[in-house]
Amino acid sequence: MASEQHNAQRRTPVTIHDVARDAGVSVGTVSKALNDRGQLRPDTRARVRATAAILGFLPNELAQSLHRKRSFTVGIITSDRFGRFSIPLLEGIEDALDPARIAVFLCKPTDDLELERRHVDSLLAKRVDGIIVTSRRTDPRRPLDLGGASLPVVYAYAQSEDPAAACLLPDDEGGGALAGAHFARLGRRRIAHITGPERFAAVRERRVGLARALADAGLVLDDQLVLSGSWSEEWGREAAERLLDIGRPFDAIFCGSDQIARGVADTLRDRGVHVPEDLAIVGYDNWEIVAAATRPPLTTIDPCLDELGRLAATRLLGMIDANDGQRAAATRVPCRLVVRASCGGGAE
Amino acid sequence: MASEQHNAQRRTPVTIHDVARDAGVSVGTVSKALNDRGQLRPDTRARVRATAAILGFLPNELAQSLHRKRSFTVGIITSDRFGRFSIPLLEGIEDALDPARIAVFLCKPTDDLELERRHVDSLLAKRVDGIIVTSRRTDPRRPLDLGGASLPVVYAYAQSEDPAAACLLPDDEGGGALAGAHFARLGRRRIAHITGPERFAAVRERRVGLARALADAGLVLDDQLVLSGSWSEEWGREAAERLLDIGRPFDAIFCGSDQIARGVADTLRDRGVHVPEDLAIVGYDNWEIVAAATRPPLTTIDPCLDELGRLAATRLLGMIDANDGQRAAATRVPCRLVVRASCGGGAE
DNA sequence: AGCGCAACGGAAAAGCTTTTCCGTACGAGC
DNA sequence: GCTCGTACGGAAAAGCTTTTCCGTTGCGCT
Repeated sequence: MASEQHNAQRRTPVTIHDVARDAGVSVGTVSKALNDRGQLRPDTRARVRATAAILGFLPNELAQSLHRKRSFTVGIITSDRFGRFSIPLLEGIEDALDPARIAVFLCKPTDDLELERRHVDSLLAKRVDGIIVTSRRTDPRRPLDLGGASLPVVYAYAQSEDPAAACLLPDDEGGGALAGAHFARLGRRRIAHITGPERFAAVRERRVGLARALADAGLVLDDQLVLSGSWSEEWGREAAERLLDIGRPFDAIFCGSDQIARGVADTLRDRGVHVPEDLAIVGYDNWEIVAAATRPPLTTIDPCLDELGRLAATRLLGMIDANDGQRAAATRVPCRLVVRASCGGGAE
Repeated sequence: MASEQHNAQRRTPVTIHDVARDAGVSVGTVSKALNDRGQLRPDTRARVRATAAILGFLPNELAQSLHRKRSFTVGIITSDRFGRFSIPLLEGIEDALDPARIAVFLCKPTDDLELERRHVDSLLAKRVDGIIVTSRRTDPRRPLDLGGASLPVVYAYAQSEDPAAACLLPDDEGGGALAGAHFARLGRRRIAHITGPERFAAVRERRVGLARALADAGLVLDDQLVLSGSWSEEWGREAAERLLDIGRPFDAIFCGSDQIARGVADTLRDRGVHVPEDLAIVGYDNWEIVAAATRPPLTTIDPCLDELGRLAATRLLGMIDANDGQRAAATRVPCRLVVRASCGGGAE
């Protein structure tokens, strides 16, 4: 007698047939009642609904999707490990997808193309309605190999070598310009730039933007004051030392990341240089946890990755609904200047 | 004539029927050929396989799942925003699920119970095989409301009020003990503790562990040297100041997070206190990017969240396969001491 | 040459929902 | 009172795969 409840057998979910039986109608009628279609007497509709509620009926979306030829799911593939960039991106994506009642398959990050291929196959087999590709670098990558299938694909914080692909990218040049203009506005004249590896497109673009904004203000970017290294705090410290030691005057530093800026700020502090009085600093990323904890808190460029994610998802939804091919183009999402204390003059 | 290719019509995926037609066999035969079942002549099998490959046939998993009553997907629900903790957890989970060919539905984080309910319904409707609940706090939370359904659920870095639930938690007490033992081994006698808000279970447990390890070494934890505050770098700086000012001697500080430790280290540096010579520091979290950039790099406790994620996923797989109810219990996953430079004596 | 068995492959049902197409029954109008 | 129209709800097909159950073919043996 104990054996019945001993094995907490998993209950099989209630189906539309169960509801039909209990409500004394046919399954078709249940479907109509629940989906507000067909011609049903109000009381029939109500009765069916009540029965469904009592039974806790949840339509099997597998069956629904099979029928509708639309799964209401999308896949996210990332060619790099989860990280600081993926998070706000993911948030933005989910933000836009949630109201559309679309669920997200997350694929384990990999930059192995063979593995990526397998992930794509797996998503295809699940009949996702679309795929979002994200990365940690904005440099062009090989287009996603759909292996003959045709399906909307959006690259978010990633770029495909295929010029016709839908890509959403942060406006790195604009970000650089934002920093340059901010310095100029505050009366800084000689701007240094400590940034990441030259091979990153973002590094080159931000520098271009910075130079452009300075030029617009009648200033020039001194190549001697541009130092490319890695993305680390360590590099920020080292580069700051170097900058101080070459003895060329400068009154502001634009940093390629908040981490670099953090390193820079620490070194300046050690060396008795006052920020922002002697030197203004602008960081990049608006990585709250770093930017806010730095002394002084960092004025920085926010690439608005959450917004980028939202836009990417919205774009994907558009492509799914339109059922048209990838009429597309790369789009740059504007950055935002976040003013804290590291440049002084918070008042815009 | 242009209109045919004008609208890049989405191709409808190739089905098993297409393969059957092209291979000149029935759909049943195709299924058998592809799945290695039934009695088929080797050449038939090969021919079908070749046809399938040419056509790029990918079985519709929706239909498969419908039939098998098993979707090979699991849902992840998190009651807190994506963050530093979710990332390694997710990595671990995917690590364990990927080889089992199980895909993950990621739900937008929320701590709104009503919204959570909706997410669960959505997962249930998708007939996920199980659910993993994660959080950012290890304090007990209300059990996930499955609304009558029965389905394996595992709590990872989260705890259910239901004592029978399967919970995987970091061994915070053990983590505290690890720090205490490390200090004792290095000959430190008077240990301070700067930690997060008292209301966190983790804070209380780590403290207990610390005290226990000290007691084991014949030392006592001086309550005057225990400071609870927030999890921020700012608090680390402030608490370090206070500690230095009260004038009670101490030769080591156990910090509740690497961020706190970072703040502490910065303040000590400002005040001319040498680490590790004058004072040893142990952090918590092994948040690489912070711990490694601190001067000196932080010796810290790694809660091994990736391992925890792996274990959680493995546990869930077990529950799914076993088809038994939640025969479960809370499990503590051991932490790991990561030695860098902030305590000196790297040699174990 | 005929019988039986093994090997092979086809037909059909099941899994669950939606939707189209019909049939029935009722009310209204003549 | 009869017919037509409409409102309601049922039956069945479609969507795609797997699996069970059978039927057929061909071979070997006598």
